[in-house]
Amino acid sequence: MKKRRNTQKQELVLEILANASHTMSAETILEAMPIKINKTTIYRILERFTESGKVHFVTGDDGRAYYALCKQCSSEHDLHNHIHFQCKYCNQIACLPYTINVPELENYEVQETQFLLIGKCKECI
Amino acid sequence: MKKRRNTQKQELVLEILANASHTMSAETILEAMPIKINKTTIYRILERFTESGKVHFVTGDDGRAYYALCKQCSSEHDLHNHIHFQCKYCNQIACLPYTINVPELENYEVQETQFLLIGKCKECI
DNA sequence: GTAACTGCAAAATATTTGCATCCTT
DNA sequence: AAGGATGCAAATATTTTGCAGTTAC
Repeated sequence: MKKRRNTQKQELVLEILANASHTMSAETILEAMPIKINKTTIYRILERFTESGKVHFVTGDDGRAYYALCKQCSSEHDLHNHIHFQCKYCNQIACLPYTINVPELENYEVQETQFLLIGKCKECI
Repeated sequence: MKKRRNTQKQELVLEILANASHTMSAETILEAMPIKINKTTIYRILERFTESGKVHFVTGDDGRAYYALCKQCSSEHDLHNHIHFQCKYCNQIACLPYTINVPELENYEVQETQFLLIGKCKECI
């Protein structure tokens, strides 16, 4: 495993995700950045964090990746098996405190999960 | 609602999906087509079928849309709340005969679901 | 000093849109 | 004949890659 270094930009990404009430796309994180940063860098930071398990992401039905800090995930590298909710109207995706029990499957070895509910959130109802 | 017309190309898309053992991307459907067809047309056919509920799709963690005929879905326009499994190695996505009970949520109105397990399938283990 | 991190430009990929033409009803 | 379906080209949008320059350790 590669030896990671601490940088301000990485810390800022973590901080932004920590304060977020919803999952964030790379674009949104960029906009929330207090300092100048390249979008490619954000993608690479997120890639590293996802790999190490600090962060997880869901793919919205729009095909975009939405990232969240794994606060509610019990441990790093776990299944991230909680539900996400995507509102079709405000397009926000939230992590919900509901965990799905993954069924035992003979023919499949589950490594990650993405549970997404799609509909209308309370702000948009 | 628009009055739909019957065309050979639409029928072929349905037929291909009906015979598929896994979900298919627009690209894969194109490759399976016995006749010449434009990719845009495939996207538009899939869009119409998704809208009418004949077909559903899951978004893989690669951000691509994978389509399937709603054979196992109880009715058109239902939640499509069964599990899908994406193999990271052969990149196939299958519909599994397991349904997830969607929890009652006060603040959200669920219209669709996308349940995706990611890992390794039996062929790749 | 070395390898990790970042920035910039360009490439790759998937999907959408506009518009003209074709074809089902 | 009317309007839905299709094809082609171009536009959008997101994410990835290559490479050079910078910085943490």
